[in-house]
Amino acid sequence: MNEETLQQALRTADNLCTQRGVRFTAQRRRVLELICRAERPIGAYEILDQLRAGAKAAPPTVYRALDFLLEQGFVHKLETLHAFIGCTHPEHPHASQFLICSDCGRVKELEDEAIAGSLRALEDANGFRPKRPVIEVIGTCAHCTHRHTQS
Amino acid sequence: MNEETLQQALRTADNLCTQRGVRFTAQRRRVLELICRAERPIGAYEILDQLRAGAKAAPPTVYRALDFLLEQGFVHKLETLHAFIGCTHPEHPHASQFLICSDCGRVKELEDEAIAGSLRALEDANGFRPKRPVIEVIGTCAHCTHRHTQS
DNA sequence: TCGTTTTCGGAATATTATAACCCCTGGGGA
DNA sequence: TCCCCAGGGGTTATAATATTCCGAAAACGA
Repeated sequence: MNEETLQQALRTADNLCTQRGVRFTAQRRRVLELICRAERPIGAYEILDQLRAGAKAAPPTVYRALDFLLEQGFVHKLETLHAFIGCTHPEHPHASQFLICSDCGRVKELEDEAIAGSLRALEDANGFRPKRPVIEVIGTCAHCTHRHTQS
Repeated sequence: MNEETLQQALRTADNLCTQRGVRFTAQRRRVLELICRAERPIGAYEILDQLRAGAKAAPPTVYRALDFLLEQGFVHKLETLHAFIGCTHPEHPHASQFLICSDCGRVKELEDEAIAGSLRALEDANGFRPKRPVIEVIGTCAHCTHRHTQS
């Protein structure tokens, strides 16, 4: 994420927090910034290490900020990686799908209506009330597949 | 899983191992049995505790058996729970979806063609080569929803 | 300003997973 | 027969991820 996009993301988060009556504290802002600056999903302890460069910090510091950011929908947790990424459209709640490249480590966040629809149908057929869908596909991205073919 | 189903599952696993030229050792059999006997997903350390009731055991013992059972497709790992369940149809490879009830803890394994299809479409559109899809929905099952409505 | 709630610091500990090393056993070939 | 060697497994230690708990400080609301 480039500098401009980052600043935009932080402003958006700030505005949403104001709207929602919750506090976008310096700590939370710093953690969101670290996650957004990372090109790839970043682990809680990596965030911790970076926080420690500036001040003292312990695991709960990071996990508290992460809990907040997850609740507000500013970041997503990738369960298969135990890592976090910034959300690409935090304005509205949504169920995303993630394509995770195990080669380069990059992740693509998607919001596909067909998948959301068939998932809804499946849930309805089973009388199941969804709270949190987790859809992550581990594989190889187009770029890495192409790279392998060439060499 | 009742006793008969359990025995059937163990026989199936045994046969598949013979077909595939891999060894269904006593250790692996025991771990599969413990997983199948559990009504709910069971964690690696719960399995370990149960193994310890009969003999000495350490984490690698369990994780080695789990790795084998996962490779052979005899069990599934639920990433959101860090826990394992027996596969309901280990004969053929497949991508399943899991409906996880956060109330009673039970899990339903499904193989829905519509979801598999839209996921494939999504992957194709992005030039992504899937290796392992993870689809887990956390929510409330029909039974628990009904129970809440009554009381 | 006072009292309440939320946030934060920090130590300790829980939970999940892997690394590294060694030994044993069973099967194949010289 | 002997040797080797590959897979399986025992054991200790440690890594990686996450939470609990206590108490102080800061922010908010009346």
